Amino acid sequence: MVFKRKLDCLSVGFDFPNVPRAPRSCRRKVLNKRTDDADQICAIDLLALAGKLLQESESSSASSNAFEEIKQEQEDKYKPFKCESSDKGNSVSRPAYENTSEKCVVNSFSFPDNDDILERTPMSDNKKIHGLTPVGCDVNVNTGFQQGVATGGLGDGGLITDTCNVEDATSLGVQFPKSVCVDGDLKSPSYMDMTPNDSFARHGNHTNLGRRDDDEKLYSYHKLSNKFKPYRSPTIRRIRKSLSSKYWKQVPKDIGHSRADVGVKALYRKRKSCYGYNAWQRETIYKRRKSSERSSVVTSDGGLSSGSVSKLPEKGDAVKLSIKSFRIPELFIEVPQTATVGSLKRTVMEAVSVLLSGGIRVGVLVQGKKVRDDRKTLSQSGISCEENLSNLGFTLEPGPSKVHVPLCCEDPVVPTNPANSSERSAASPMLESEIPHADDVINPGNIVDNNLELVPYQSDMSVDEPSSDSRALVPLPALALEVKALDIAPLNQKPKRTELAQRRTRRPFSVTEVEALVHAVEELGTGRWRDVKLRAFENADHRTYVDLKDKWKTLVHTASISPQQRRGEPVPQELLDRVLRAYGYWSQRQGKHQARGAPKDPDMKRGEALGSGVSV
DNA sequence: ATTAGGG
DNA sequence: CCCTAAT
Repeated sequence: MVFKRKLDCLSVGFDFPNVPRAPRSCRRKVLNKRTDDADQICAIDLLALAGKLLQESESSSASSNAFEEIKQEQEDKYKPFKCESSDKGNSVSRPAYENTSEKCVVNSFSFPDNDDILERTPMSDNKKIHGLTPVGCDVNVNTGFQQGVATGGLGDGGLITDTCNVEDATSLGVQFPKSVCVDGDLKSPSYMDMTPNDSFARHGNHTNLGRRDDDEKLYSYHKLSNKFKPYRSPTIRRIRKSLSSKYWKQVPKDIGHSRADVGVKALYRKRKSCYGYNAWQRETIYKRRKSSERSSVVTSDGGLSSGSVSKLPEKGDAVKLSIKSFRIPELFIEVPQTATVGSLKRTVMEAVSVLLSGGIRVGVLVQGKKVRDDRKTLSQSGISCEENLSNLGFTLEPGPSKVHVPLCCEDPVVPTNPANSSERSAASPMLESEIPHADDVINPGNIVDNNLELVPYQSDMSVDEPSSDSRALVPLPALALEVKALDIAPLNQKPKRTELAQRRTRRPFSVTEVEALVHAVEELGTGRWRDVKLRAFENADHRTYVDLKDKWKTLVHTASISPQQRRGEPVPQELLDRVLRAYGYWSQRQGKHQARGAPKDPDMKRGEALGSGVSV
């Protein structure tokens, strides 16, 4: 309708080609503020939360809210973080990458089992540096280097060598800023006090609370983290990247040639600010490459190994157990032989962060079997003080944990605003069809993405209807939301481990978007994607002009095939018709252009059809 | 950085 | 969507 109207109004000497191009200066530079730090922080948050939970469990203070505490800690923890980079196992110092590299495989991180580590890292010190709360402790990387060696075929032999000797062969001593915090005041930091009907349930509650109440603070927290650019660690990007199955395959080769980054580079080359999370990720990879930094980390995808558990003195009905270690998916780490221990630490930290930020969840194994029903009580699951807890295992698995979601919902508005979702479905049923993509909807956490994706356009629809102004198609405010939201979406939902850093998440064009695209092309033609982007998708950062071009390409194709052969959410025939018309028009025009002004092509009454472009 | 096309 | 080549 809107379009019809437009079409009708400019039958008069419409001179398509003369649509002024937006000045280059208008190019929108989207500064993606996400940083590795943010990511790291996210991971840290998780760890912190885990620590808190443990802590809480231990103290049996059912009333305290671990999440609450954590969130507070986080509010200022990074101020100090920024200061002096003590060698306290922080990831602040910049690594000095050089030529040769070492590959290490980290398979498990174990929580401190005694005060040893705590001693090495004075609480006060830790607190000061990391602004952490009372709980300061390091995660001792009890790397499963044995495994690393086993997988050593990957590397060029440089596995763990030098660097690994720096400290104990069994412990790389990677210290997390304060990630997992086992209360130092407690004797047994890693205790986990679980009461059959309570513990797990409680955790669940925390989770929910976090989601509901902490979004905002966490959000600001994330923003805060942006201040730490100086400590940006491109490694994470690469790590993420490497997580992708596709590139993972390349790892062996790359590593072998000490050029792991090359393959990565090309991939992200020119995508800077356009894809939110993925964008910063890639951008950094790129930059990193340029700075010839050379450490890289890769994780094998699978690797959910169970951690070891041991039974602890029980008291009453409670089940006590200590988790000595969590195996994590293999992490292949490559650092220059000349790299400093500090850089190695950092690299590992980054690797872990990536892993965690991608979303992790804890799995419980009893007798080697996974207990999937979270509602089961421990006893029902065969976990009790009577049982030999050696049968109990925990796994860290890729994928968003319930806890993870809230941690990453930086944007307190979009993702959590129920109004949006309801508004959406009510306002534009059409959009419902775009929710589906299994690719994107991986779990409940996806609500965020869906909303993000839909909300904006939904509103744009409403705005669009009343006005024929093409600009209305993409209302800034609405898209602003989207952009913002999208920026974080990946974190919440792309739990697919391997896919994590791989391709950008698939984001099928909504009908609304298609509409906007078609409209823009009608006006601008098919050779000015940048302009199309600027005009109709300027605020849709996840749509690059290349995307638009590609979409157009597929649209043309779609329009030329039978409806039966089309897939995905159906595009209104009306739009497809316009696509063909515009396509025909512009194609022809291209040829005749040289010859003379506006051509007359039989395909469309160009005068009217494409005329919509006159507007603006 | 864009555009055009192939994959 | 990705990647390359050519602008």
